[in-house]
Amino acid sequence: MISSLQLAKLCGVSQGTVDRAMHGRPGISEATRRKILAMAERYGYRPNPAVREIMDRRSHLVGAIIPALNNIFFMDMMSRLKELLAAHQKMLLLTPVHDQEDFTRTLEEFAARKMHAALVVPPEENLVLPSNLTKSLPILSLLSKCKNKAITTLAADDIQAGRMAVQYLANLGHRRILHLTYARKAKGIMDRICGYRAQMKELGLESLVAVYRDEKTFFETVNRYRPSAIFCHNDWLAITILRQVQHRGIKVPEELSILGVDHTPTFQALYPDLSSLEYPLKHFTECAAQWVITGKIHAVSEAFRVFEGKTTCRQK
Amino acid sequence: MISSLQLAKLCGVSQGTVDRAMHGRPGISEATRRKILAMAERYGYRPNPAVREIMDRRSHLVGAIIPALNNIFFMDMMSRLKELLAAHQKMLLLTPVHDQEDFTRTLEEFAARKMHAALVVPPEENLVLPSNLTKSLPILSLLSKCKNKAITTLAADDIQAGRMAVQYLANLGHRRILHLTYARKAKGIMDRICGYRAQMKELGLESLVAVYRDEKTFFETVNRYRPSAIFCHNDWLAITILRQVQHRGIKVPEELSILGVDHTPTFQALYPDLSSLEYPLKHFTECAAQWVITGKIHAVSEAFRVFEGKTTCRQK
DNA sequence: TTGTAGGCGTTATCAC
DNA sequence: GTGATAACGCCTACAA
Repeated sequence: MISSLQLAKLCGVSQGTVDRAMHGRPGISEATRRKILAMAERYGYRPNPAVREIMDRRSHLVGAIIPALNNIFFMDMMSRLKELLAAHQKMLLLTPVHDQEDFTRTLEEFAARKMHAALVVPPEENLVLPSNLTKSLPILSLLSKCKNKAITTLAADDIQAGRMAVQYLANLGHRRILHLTYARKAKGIMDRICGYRAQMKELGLESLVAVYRDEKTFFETVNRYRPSAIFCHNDWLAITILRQVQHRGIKVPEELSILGVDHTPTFQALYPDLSSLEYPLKHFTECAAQWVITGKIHAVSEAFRVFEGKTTCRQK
Repeated sequence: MISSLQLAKLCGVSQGTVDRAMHGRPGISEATRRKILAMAERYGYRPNPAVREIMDRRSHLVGAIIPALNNIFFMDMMSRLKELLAAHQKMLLLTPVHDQEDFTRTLEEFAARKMHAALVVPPEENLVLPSNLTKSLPILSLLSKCKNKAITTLAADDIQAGRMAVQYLANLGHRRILHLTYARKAKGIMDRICGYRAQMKELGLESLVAVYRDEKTFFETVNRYRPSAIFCHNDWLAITILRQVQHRGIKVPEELSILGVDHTPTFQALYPDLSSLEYPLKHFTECAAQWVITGKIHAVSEAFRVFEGKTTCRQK
């Protein structure tokens, strides 16, 4: 692609005039503008945004870092967010990272490029990032917290989610409700456990929390606890155990109810019948977009919603 | 973040010297280098790659465009590819697109930014892109073809995949093998149908191809054709119908064998037991990386491989 | 060993 | 209405 100077020469005008034409600025005659736009079209000229961004000392790119694996939820989220940011002339670009070193290196590259902001899913909880990074690049941490004070965290109200799951299952008559979750100490995980425990206690029920490791261990847990319902940390986990449970001939939901969390587009498509707590993705992405644009989050928290699929039912 | 000029002033040297220090170039004393590097560390200085790229007239960013929905396969692919490209100092950045307009706009932005290359999953087959684009930006189309001559297509040998699926199922004793696929006329889809038909014919079996629309239509097809095995275009489709089939009490694989295609990391994790033709992802991504770096593809085509899960078995 | 000058593509500003 | 110039941050080439 040619440069503005080349185009100017081709049109027999100056760079300044080309600029006026390309950006619809005043101070140019209609005839000249049309001529320049026609030539631009012909040679496929478009100003390189990267140059503009150097002068502004700030890029219009927003970088996002998501896990290389197990990223269905985040992709659904980013797809929405991308549209919101596009409305503000910000381009969202994603990169999947494999480990913590990769994570930090990528973030440093984002900072060096003077990206407008970065949205990150930290590979582990309470990550500590070099203070250089947090100084030069606004970072929003999704779902997990970072040690650095300067890094804002965005998460839905997961305590509420835990409570809501219990309340929903209890209303269906369940008493032995197992919460199946992950070993990672991420904020979202801990909060849901917390909410689950609090609500179980309020209802006078016994808390049963288990970490999913493998099929064998899982069924040992099931045989020990004999739950009538399992509240899974997310849909990914719910789908995993749903398969295993059905494979053993256990009837879902008649013998065992299963409830997940997320219900984002991909999970809906993958398993439309799965009962799930719908993540407030709309509100969540709006908050994220707002943060990118204004630097602030006015988190009027919006709640999860129960999606009644066919993997939960009234306990007889 | 400060600029090289600011850092130079802080160190009491010139920009040129800062440059020598930052890039480990000769012509600088060890003492000066250490001093500059220390200050750079302290102020978090790193040269902005975007500036360098303007001078080179070519960015080190490689843009990738993938569908906003149903992108599990592509995410798995891109995660691998990212690592391969990182080894060549190229940064892969993804963006999910929602429709064709979004697709074209994004590609134009990539071109304007003088990206090194673009890897795209076209939203539809035989797309026609403005010739400006194809002139200024090397584009590699994944799985689907574009009308433009200048756009290279990268795809695995899907005809071979179709044949292999049939052969595998026939070896298990299946005679009534249904091929379930999509309505889209993408190359990958058409080629697998083609391979399926060819191999069925060779074995003297009757071809049964059906497009998946909804659950109801699907079971009408099953009842009409009475297949003992279903070869699904991909794992996504296989998982969808697996759920529906089991829900109706049909035993898999005893009464009905199901075979998918892809077997990428996410599908493996989501459904480890699913029998599938493993997509030659390693080879595929190596080809893509090679194209990005050299502009050429030496496609020593590597084949799909059968993964024998628990959703296929010998037909009694 | 170090400093200086020029240029990359774009835009803002001022002069004509 | 249009052209010239400076500036953004960096790097190469050359001068000291």
